[in-house]
Amino acid sequence: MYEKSLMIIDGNSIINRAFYGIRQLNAKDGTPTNAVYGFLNILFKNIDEYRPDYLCVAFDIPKPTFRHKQYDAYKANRKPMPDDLRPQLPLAKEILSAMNIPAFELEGYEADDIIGTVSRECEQSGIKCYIVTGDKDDLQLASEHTAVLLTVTRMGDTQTDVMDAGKVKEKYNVTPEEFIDVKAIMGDTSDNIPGIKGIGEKGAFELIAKYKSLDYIYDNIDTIDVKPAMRTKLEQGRDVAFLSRQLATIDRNVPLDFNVQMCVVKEYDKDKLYSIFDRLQFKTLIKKLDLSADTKKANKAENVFENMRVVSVKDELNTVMQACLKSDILYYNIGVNSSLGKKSIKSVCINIKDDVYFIDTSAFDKDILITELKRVFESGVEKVTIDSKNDYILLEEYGIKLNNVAFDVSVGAYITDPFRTSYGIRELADDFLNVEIEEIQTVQQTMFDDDDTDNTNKSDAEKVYILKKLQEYIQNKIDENGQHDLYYNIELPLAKVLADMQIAGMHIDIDCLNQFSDELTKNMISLEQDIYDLAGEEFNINSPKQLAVILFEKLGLKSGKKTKTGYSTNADVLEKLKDQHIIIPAIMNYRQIAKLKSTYCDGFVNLINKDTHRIHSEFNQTVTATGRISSSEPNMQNIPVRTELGREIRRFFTVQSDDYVLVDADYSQIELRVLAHMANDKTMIQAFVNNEDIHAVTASQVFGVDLDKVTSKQRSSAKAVNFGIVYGIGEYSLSQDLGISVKEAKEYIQSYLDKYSDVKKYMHDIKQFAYENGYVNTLCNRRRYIPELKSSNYNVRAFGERVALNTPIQGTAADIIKIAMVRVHDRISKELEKSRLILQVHDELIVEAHKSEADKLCEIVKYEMENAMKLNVPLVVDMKCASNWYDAK
DNA sequence: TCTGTCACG
DNA sequence: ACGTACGTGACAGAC
Repeated sequence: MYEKSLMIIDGNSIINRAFYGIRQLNAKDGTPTNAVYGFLNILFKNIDEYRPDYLCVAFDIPKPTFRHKQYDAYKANRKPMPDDLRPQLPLAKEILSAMNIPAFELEGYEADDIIGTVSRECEQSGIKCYIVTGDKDDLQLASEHTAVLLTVTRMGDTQTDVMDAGKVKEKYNVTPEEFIDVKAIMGDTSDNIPGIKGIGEKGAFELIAKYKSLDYIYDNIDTIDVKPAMRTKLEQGRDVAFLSRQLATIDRNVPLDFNVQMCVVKEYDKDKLYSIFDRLQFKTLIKKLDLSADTKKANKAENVFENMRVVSVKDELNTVMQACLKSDILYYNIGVNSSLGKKSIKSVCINIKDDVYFIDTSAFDKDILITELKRVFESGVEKVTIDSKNDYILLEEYGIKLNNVAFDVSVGAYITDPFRTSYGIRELADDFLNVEIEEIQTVQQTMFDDDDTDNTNKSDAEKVYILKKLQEYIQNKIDENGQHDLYYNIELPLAKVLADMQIAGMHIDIDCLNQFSDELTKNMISLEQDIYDLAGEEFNINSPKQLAVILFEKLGLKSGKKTKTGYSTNADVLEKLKDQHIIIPAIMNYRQIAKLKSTYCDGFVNLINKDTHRIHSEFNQTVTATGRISSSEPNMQNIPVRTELGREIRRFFTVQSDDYVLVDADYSQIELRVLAHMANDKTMIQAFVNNEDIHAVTASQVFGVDLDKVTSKQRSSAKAVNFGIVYGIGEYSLSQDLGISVKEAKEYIQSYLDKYSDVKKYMHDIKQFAYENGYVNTLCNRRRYIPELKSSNYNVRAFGERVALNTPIQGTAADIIKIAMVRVHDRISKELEKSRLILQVHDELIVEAHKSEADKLCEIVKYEMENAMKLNVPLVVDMKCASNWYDAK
C-alpha cells in the first residue's frame, strides 16, 4: 500500500549550512543571497528526490525558549548572527510563502521541537516523515517511520546522509533515543549544554553503547565496570548530566496549530515567485521552475520587429547598402548556419537609425550578395557588433575584410567586469538592461518546417536594436571606470589580432606526430604489463579510484592526502611514495606517457586541417578574470616543456616550408618586473636595472649571503619565494612547495619582506584599496571586482586578498603583452608581407616569419615588446629562431 | 556532468 | 577552528 509522506525542513539549520558553505552572492541592490540560494537548492533537491505529499518548514524564533528558563546559560556562547545572514531569513520566508509552503514557528520553542511534534503526528497517522536538517540533534527523532536527511558539507560539497533508526545504530552504535543520553554526558558546545566535565564524545558513546541509558548508569553507579577516575567524574556530574539531558531532549508535544492537511503540497504562485527570483537574479532557478517572464515583456522591443524590413530582392538589397554607406554608424548582427562544423552566413541584420533590415542570404545569388556586403563591411562606416573576432573570421571566408569596428559589445562588457560567465547578447541584455530577448528553439529543420523563420527574424531584429542600447550602457561604464584607452587602444584592436592568429594557425608535422604517438603506445603497453605484474592483477591505471584500491588497500602503502571522494593519487602523493614500492615509478611514468599521448598526440591529430596541416586554436578574449588570453581546441598555451620527453612534442610544431622560420620571443621575468615597478621597490628595481639574476639576488637578500656565494639550493628556494609573493603567499604552501617546516617558510617570508620593504608596503596598500573599493586595477585600468572580500568566511576572504595581490601583477603583464601584440601586428601588416603572428603564451610571442623578412621581423618584435610600456625597470625580451618550436624555445 | 589529474605561464 | 598560492583547458573515468 502506498504510504504517504511528509517532509519538514529545519529552516535555520539549512540556511546556516548554506550561508557558510556557499560563496558570497549578492542581488543587484547588494542584498546578500547566498544562504537563500543554497537553502532553495537543498529544498528543491530533496523535493525532487522524495516527492513528499506534505511539506513544511520549521523556524526558530529569536527569543528565549523553555530551555533558557531551565538553564540560564543555554546557548549563551552562541555568536550573534552575521550581518550578511540576517536579512536572508525574511527573504526565505517570503519565498516559501510564494511557494505556498507553510512555515511554522512558535514562541518559547525551537525549530527542533516543532519538528519533533510534527514527526510524532506523522508517526501516529501512519505517514512517513522526512526531516531535512544539517543538525545531528535531530537524529534522536529517527525511527522506522522517520528518516533524518542529514545535509553535510564535505570539502565544500553538500551531500545528504539518509539516517533512519537502523542507520543511526549502524553508524553510532546507539539507538536514536540513546543519542539523547550521549549528548547529556558529552554536552554540546554550540548550544552551551554543559555535559559531564572530563568526558568527551568518545567516552560518552562508549558508556551509552554499553549501558544504554543515563538512568541505568546512575542506578548502578557502584557496580558498573568503569575505571575509578570515570566513576568519580560520573558521580560528580550527576546533576549536570540530568540537566543536560533535559536540555538535549526535543519536546515532541508542543502546542502547535498543526494538521497534515495544512501541508499538502500546492502549486507555486509563479508570478510572485518570478518577481522575487528576478529581483534576486536567481536565473537558474527561474529556468528550472520554468517561470514566465511576463514582467519583462514591457521592456521588449516589439515595435522594432513590426517595423523591420525583410530584404529579399536584389534592388532592395542595393538600396539598403546605399543607405548603410551614407550612415555614420550601423549596428549589425550576423546569423550563422552551422553544419558539419562548417559555418556559413545565414542572415545579416542591420540597424541604421533604428530602421532595421533583415537580409536573408538564401534569397540571393552568392556573388551578388558578397559584392554588396563587401561594399558595406569594407567601408569606413563605423560598425557596432558583438564578438567582432568571430565576424572577422567568418567574413574572411567570403573574401570580405571587416573594417572600422567602432565597438564590440562583448569585449566592452568584459573589461568592465571580466568575471561574468557569459558575454552573449541575451545575458548582457538581461543583466544590464533588464530586457529579455526571446529564446529561439533550434529545431531540426525539415522541408516542411519553416515556421521558425518568423521567430528568428524577430529575435534578430531585437538583437540589433538592443545592440545599440548595450553599446550606450557599456560605453558609459568604460568612461566612468577610466577605461577608454584600455578599450580603444588595446582590447578592440586586439580582437582583429586574435582573429588573424586564428586564421593563420600553426603548421604541424603530422607524420612525425603520429610516429611519436606509436612509440608512446608501445611504451605504454610495456609499462602497463609491468604494472599489472607488480600489482598482481589487471586494473584501469587511469582510474584514480581503482589505483587507490591497489596502492593503499592491496599493497598497503600508506595513504596521504584525501580528496572529496577518496584517497589522492596525484603526483605529489606518488612522489612521496616512490621509494616504497617499484610500482610507483612505473605508474608515474605511465601517467606522463598517457597524458602526452591522449592530450597532445591523439587529441591534436583530430584538429589538424588535413589539407594545410595547420592547427587553428581559438584565442579567447573574454574568458580570464585577470585579463590574460586563453586558448582552446586545442589549448596551445600548455604544450609540454618542463620535462624532456614532453618537450619532444614541440619538435612537431614546425613551419610550412623551408622558406620560413619560427621566431620565439619571451619576456624575462615580466611579473617580477611589474611587481618591482608597482611596488616601486628600490632594491628590486636596482637588481633589474643592473640586469642581475633576480632569484639569486633574492637569495642573497633572504639568506644574508653575498651574491656570488649563493648556492643553487638557496637560489631555487628564493625562486619559490618570488613566485609565492606574486601569488599572495602563504607560509603553509611555501613550506609544502619547498619541503621545509612552516616555521622556516615563515622566516623566509619575513626576511623577504624586511629586505624588500616597499613590496611589503605595496601588499598592504593594495589590500586596503581592494577592501575600500571592492575591486583592484591593473596599470591600464583593467578592473576586477573581488566580492570575496565582503565574505564573513575566513577562507573566502583570504582568497580574496590573494586575488587582490595577484591580479594587478598578472593583469598588468597581460596588458603589456597585449599592447605589444597590437603594435607588432600593426607593423607586420604595414612593413612585411609574408610573416604572421601566430601564437601568444602569456609572456611569449611566436611569429612565423619568411626568411627574407626574418631580420626585420626580429627587430620589430624585440622593439615593440621591450617598449610596450615604460616602467621603472627595463623590459627584457629573449629571442630565438628555428624551424621548429623545440629549437626555437 | 562532475571529479581528479596534469599540462602550461 | 580551519585550510592552505594566482591564472587557465583537456582528458579519462564514474555517475
